[in-house]
Amino acid sequence: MGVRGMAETGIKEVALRAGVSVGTVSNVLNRPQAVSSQTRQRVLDAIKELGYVRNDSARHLRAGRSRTVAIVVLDVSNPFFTDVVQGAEEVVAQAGGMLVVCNSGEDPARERHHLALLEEQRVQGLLITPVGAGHHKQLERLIERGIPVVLVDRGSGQNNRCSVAVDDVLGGRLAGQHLAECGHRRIAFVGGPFTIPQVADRHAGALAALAEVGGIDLQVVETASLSAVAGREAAEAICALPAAKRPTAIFCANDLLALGVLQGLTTNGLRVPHDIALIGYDDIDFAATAAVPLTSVHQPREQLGRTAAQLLLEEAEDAERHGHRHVVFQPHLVVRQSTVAVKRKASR
Amino acid sequence: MGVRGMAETGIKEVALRAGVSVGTVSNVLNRPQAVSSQTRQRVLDAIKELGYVRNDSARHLRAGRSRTVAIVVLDVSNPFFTDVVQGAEEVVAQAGGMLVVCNSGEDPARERHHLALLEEQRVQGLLITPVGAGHHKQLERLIERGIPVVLVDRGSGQNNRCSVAVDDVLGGRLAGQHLAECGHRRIAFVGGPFTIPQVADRHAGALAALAEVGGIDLQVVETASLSAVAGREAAEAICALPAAKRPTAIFCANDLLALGVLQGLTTNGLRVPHDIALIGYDDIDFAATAAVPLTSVHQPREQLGRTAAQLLLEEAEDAERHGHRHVVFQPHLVVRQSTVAVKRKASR
DNA sequence: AATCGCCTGTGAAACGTTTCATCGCTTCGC
DNA sequence: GCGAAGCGATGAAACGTTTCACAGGCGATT
Repeated sequence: MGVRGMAETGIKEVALRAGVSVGTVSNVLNRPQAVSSQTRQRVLDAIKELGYVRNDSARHLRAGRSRTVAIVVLDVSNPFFTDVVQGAEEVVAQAGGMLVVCNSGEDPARERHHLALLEEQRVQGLLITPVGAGHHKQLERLIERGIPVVLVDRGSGQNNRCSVAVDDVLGGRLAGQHLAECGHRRIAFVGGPFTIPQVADRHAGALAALAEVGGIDLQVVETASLSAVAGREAAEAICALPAAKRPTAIFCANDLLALGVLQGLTTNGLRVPHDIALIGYDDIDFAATAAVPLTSVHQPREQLGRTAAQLLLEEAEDAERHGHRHVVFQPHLVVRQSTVAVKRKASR
Repeated sequence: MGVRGMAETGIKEVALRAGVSVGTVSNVLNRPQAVSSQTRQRVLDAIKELGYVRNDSARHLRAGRSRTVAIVVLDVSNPFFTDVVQGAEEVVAQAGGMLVVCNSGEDPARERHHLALLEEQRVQGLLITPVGAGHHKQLERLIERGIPVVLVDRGSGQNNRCSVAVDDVLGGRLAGQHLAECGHRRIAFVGGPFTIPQVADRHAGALAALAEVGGIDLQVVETASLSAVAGREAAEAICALPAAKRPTAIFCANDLLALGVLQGLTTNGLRVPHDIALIGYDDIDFAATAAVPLTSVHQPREQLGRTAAQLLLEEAEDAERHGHRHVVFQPHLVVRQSTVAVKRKASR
């Protein structure tokens, strides 16, 4: 029992036990209807008795194609990505496949390493939010090799792959409009680095919306990352401003940042939304459960993942008939108490 | 280019191009020192020119052993688990391997499905927080088959596998002691379902600590899950109590719950910690960034993952010499404002 | 009665590696 | 000048599947 080096019990042993050929065993596994119910039962019994488990490596070596799909995300700790993952997983699992999650942590080296291994594994396909702009050689190689790639949360002008994304300019615009409508005239944008397309787009959207209204000042507080810690630092900087120059509203490039800002403001005795209104982006679950529930721009995160996986599987199934598509979802605004104070228990 | 069905460029083509045998190419890849630097260079050139990428399936079929490690977690959305994953990934990546993350979502069926696929893949090893008690046949089978399994965040009496966990009874005790020392005499425990070992242990620990002090009432508010939503519901129930019966402190079985409770209390006009003190468990990052920073029982999450991965790799390297171990970490208390009000800007 | 087609089942080839016994050649020691 | 030893490279076997051309058996159609 459990002796090291013991021969794997393979299809061959099963065949021997059931008194059939290996081909028949394979048929039982892959096209059960092609074998008489009698022998089929005999084979199944043998499989159970021997505790046989199919060897995926051999199967895929022969088939030349795997049933696993990989998703490479920028940050597994960010609830935005975990939700995208859940959406993708749902679709892949339903198709009988397996989704493996890889974390690049925004580090190009780790991303390269993962991609190299995934290429060696000949994965069925790849969902990825690339660290950089996403034009690197490695991705091109995968595509040339015939491995479908879908860009997630990154628009793409390229025509050799699909992409799914959310309109970040529109999202920024929604946020800007909302703050303008609330009467704010001095607003800060907190986010960075601006090399991240999402950050730049959200800022551009807000800027455009405010320009249409006119007479509104949008100052930028650039951060080094999109984390809560960075948010707290930004809040400190803002609190240090003389009250007359201090913005009356803050638009954060994502919710982690907004949560940090919220804490920073509270620590410094500023109340949200009374003293400063605050709006985030992503509408992660923690936005709603924050002590001051956060107004945020909602992105269909699970759907992003689902759609990406669907496009991928479609291409994997039949690359000939598949036409590459670029799906862009619309975000929408979710208004909560961080921008609009509620009358406490007034209605009851 | 990119024509479907085109033959893979394999080790054979490389050998042809470099004018050597396949064995030599393999040697260049696996023991470079065993081949003259001259031929080695020729082979490497050929590899680059042809864009050759090793086929992992074939490699593992031959080797009988894979370089991927899998981790199956209960909930990828829970920051506790994402941190454990990061710790494990760090160790596995350093060893040149690859960590794949699978999500069971607390669903036994999904867990079974994942385990079945992982078994077919002959993964090098498995880190898992099982959905149930963790005695199922499937895990035993993997172990019999010679695949190392390490239980994560679940103690284990079994002697055929390693486990890493944190002492939940001690954690509960720390929380109970702290609240008692703060002078609370009417305390509520919010958590559930009690079939989850962690929940039961944390409650038991708190109970024991309070019994030692004596004269303290610990009522239980059982929840259906460990989510923020469940926490809000529990808070509603508590707020509905007459003030005289209402607890003056709440111990939540994890931070998600505590964040929900915090929001629920705030919504109902109760201030934390002035009206009710609140303590969570896990010390996830969001605990510190909540508007009222949460006192919480800290668990060494990344280290949990790192240690689990190390034990696994050790066993995978040399199963003979490996002795199974059960590592138990000690949690510690992190006191923040949710249990102890700070004098606002008093010291400056 | 010969032929055809269908249904089951067979056995060998192939997938791309790694490993290992072997071989030719050079160098060394005596 | 001859055997031993060492070095580099070779080629075939093996890993466990899937696939495919084919064979045998049998009932139905001419």
